[in-house]
Amino acid sequence: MTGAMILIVEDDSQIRRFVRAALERDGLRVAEAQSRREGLIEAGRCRPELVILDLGLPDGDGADFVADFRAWSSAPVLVLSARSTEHDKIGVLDAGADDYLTKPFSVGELLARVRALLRRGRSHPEAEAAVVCFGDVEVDFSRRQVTRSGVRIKLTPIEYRLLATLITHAGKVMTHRHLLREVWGPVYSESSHYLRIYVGHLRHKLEADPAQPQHFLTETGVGYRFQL
Amino acid sequence: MTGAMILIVEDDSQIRRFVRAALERDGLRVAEAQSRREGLIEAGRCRPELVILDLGLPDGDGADFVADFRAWSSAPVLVLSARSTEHDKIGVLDAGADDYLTKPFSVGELLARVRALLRRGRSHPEAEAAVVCFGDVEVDFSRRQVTRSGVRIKLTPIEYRLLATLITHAGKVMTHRHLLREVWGPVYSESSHYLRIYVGHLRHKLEADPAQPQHFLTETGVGYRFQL
DNA sequence: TGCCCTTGTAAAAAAGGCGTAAAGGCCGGA
DNA sequence: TCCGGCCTTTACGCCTTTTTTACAAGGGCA
Repeated sequence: MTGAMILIVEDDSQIRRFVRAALERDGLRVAEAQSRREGLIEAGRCRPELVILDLGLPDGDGADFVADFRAWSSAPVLVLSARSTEHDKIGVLDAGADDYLTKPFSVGELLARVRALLRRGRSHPEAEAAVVCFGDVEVDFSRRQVTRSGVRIKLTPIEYRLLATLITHAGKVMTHRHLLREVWGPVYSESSHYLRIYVGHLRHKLEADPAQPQHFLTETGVGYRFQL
Repeated sequence: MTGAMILIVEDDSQIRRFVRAALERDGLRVAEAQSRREGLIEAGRCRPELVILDLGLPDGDGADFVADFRAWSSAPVLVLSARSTEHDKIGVLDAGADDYLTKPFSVGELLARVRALLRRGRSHPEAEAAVVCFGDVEVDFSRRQVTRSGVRIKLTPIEYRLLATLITHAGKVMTHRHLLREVWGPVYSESSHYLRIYVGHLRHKLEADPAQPQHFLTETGVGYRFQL
């Protein structure tokens, strides 16, 4: 069996070579593109199962790429950002990218994230079932019920909505803005202190050690990520 | 023996054909509908044992379909959602859907879930029994009679309808809206103080300690849940 | 080291939902 | 016509949830 197809959209040829080598060592197939424009065309041709997207492309911003790509594919997008493009990072994530890595990064970490994203994309069963389990917690969406080692846990409406939103995007980085829009509505996009409080509530109710969360992870400066 | 009847409610004819083919290969009988409205009519005609429901129908949202369908059938509902309808997914599950799948999905996974839901539906004949017991209470639906440790309890028409509605959805949270629609009719969807009063009546007549209910549970800000 | 920014926690004030009691109105039966 | 049961409406105190406010802890950077 041949590995999954990965598309690298990156203008720096040195990084392209280096990432390609790492991916191919892992048995993955690789396609390359040097610009946003070329990336979209190439994506249409090779139908990648994952895209690695560099910010700071010569011809336009990454958020547009993700939006255009998402129009026809749900494959995960992993964003590479340099210091200078940190600001755009959040825009790309809001547009639908799944994860990010800040340059410089280690090959090991890149491969780990690629594998995680591919795993999630391949078989959704655990993320898409009406009952989701993590740690000693069980969430039954069809009954709107949460239990922890068999004991019912009471969640307020906002806590439950936040949990549901995080779980349906499990493994993916969700920006403050995105979470606020989904849970509180578009008006509250800037009140990110609400998130700190309510993520805190979820950690206290559902994490084994709220001070060292295993599932509700903080992505400093960006948002939160739920890990199964 | 001929297979179970499955109803597909989906506006994309390509997906309908594709799903129908897969189900028929599995020996199941299939009916189709292209809209929410048509789906409800067709469901009344063919009495499906399972419904496959697409979100993003042209005429209205899936939660309403599920609520209307649940008014007379307890057959499982499997929801198909596109990326763009992720947010509604939670609402549909809360309304009483049983499982969901995000597009694009694989045929294998769809069939697996359909089989699982059918299996579960078959083995639950007690949910349809004419007599339901909880605590020291016995409800006989065939005679429309309620007794508590052998003593007959008189219920008014509204109390009885509310009790019946809660029991047929035992374990699931029912929203204020949903309960009001089923018991009082669509016009009263917003008058949730009726519920507080009548749930209070049921608690006084049927709970051991009405102040600390074991069966008629409040889900603050959402609705009520009946627990066997 | 000291400053600044982000995050986590605690505890208040404000808002809103919930449970109960009681009164008024409607309708059918005596 | 009167009575009694049932539904609707109103009122009010209590409790949960949400929002606001305040402050301590940690990490990066000059």
